[in-house]
Amino acid sequence: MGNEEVVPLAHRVPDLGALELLLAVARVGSLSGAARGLGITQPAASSRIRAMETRLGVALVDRSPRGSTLTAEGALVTDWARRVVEAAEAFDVGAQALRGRRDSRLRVAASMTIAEYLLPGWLIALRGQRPGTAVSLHAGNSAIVAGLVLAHEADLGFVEGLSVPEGLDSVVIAQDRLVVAVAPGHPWARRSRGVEAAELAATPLILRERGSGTRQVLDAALAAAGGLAQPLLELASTTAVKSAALSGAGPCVLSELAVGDELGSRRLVEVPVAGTGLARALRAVWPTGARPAGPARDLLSLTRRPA
Amino acid sequence: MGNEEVVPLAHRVPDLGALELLLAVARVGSLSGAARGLGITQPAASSRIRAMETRLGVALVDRSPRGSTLTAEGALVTDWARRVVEAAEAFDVGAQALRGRRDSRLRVAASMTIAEYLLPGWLIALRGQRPGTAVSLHAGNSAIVAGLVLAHEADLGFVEGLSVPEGLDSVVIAQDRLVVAVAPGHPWARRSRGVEAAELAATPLILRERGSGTRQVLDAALAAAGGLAQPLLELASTTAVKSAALSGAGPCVLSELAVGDELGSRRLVEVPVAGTGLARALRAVWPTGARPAGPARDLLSLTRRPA
DNA sequence: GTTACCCATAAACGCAGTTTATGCCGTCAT
DNA sequence: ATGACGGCATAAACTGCGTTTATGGGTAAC
Repeated sequence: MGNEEVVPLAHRVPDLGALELLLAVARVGSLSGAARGLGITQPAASSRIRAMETRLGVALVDRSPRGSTLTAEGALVTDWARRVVEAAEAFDVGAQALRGRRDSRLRVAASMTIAEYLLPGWLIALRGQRPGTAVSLHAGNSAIVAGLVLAHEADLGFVEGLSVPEGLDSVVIAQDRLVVAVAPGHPWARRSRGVEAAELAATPLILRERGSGTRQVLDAALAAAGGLAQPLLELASTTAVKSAALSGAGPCVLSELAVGDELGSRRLVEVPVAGTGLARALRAVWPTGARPAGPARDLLSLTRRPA
Repeated sequence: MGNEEVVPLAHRVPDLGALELLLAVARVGSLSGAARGLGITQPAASSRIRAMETRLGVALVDRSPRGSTLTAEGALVTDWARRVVEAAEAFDVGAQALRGRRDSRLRVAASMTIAEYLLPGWLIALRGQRPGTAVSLHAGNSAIVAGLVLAHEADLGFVEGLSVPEGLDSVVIAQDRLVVAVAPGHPWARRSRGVEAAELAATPLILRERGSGTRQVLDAALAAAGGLAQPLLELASTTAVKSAALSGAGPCVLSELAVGDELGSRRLVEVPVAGTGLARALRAVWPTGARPAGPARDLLSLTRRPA
């Protein structure tokens, strides 16, 4: 009973190479053309697509002597595949930035939430505009980011929180919001009117550890409502908090960036909070006076969403 | 010059099995425990994680005699990995539903946009609640969905569009919105005030083919503004429209569900449209009088977002 | 009819990941 | 202290999957 994952996901889903190949076939319109584009031979492509079709039990491409086009099901599958490949691209640029050496052209420091959920997308977009730019990434809390930027060991920093560290200029690039979320079975999930700030403050919650940006904002917001109760769990990562909440341990408080997917699929339910604001600004920061230039400026302009 | 993808993505990103393993290590707290959970041996897990670390050039886990915990970088990488795995899960449930046979317990018919972007998430959530439910999926335009539902060949249908087909009851499950989007280099990208309906109507656009739900809504919305100009391109799939717009061919009009990622990463820019509404309702439909019951009811309740 | 493009199939090859079999190192209980 | 336990690393042999090479059949255009 429970989660006996009989056959792992990796055996039911084609590997990334096959998904990439499918996208290439969709784009190019032929197996052999797609194979050329990926640097493999035509029989290899043929065999991979065929293996994929038998594994899924669905015909994906209509083969003809003058090319291959997607079937209706193939088009659907291709779009799902595209989402996997895009997530893999985000993984790639993130990991590459993480590994980046000291001599990288653009050194970025970012808070955990921003590094996890926003930066990969920005870096993909940046790569689209300036393909040559090598990026390195250092992730840490606001104090660490501020230190790296002040010491000129990072060209641009991204922080979340209420105040801007001393000695830094900043611009608000987005508004983030903390959300209270519970598993669907939790009593709060049925309360359409949500909870009052005072009740939230009095309830043991699943939280990030003291010192995290998330925790600071929550402390400040609930100070007027009597201050935070003893936490139910204090965990070191966003992920740990999320899985504790998913398993029904209790209400958690996380950035809406972190729980967006879970809310969308209804694995977690947002609980509205009345009586206090849980918004916080996401800011780009740089040493006072030293306006970002070059690649840092390019990245900055990418991050500024239209109002 | 251009897109010489020297080394394909699949060689720079660990395969799904490795990513799943990393998630298991994060969850369980030890390599051998994770290995047990996935049905492989401990040396295999050790070797895979190590290979991943050397490939990424980053230490992911701190090994100790009493278990393994993620490093700070490892936590970041794990979260990126989670997004890939979740996309793969969506692929899996989608593909599985697509293959579903006639005797499946729950037969769903959905329009393309809903099947592509929303249904996988719902099915994952449904699997969480009712793990045993086998789902089959048929994707097509509104008329096809209506036909399947009326003929009782589908237990539940999902359509987008302005009107509800005859003989069906419906409930609005979400609001969708068509957005006009251009590549960042396009002149419209800099117009913060957007375009008037009349100008949009007079401009050749990249569109889905006539008969698609997207096209119908656009036709209706711009009828008052003089009707649609001759399209710049008429393409058969959402994907094709998107890539044409991405390559700078011109403005496209698509569901916000379809271009959400591109807008987020700024690879496409939304152009506001004044003077007309491009909203459309997404509806669940069933034969008049025959309220959904059983699994269909479960799925329906999952899709209804809180107001 | 010839050329050019496309896809399918068969056989041999090579490598990546796996298992089996050990050994070392801490921790905890006795 | 000491022995049992759990966890990780390493080495060697094995297995299978994806690959290339080689070949054949089919259709459209010139």
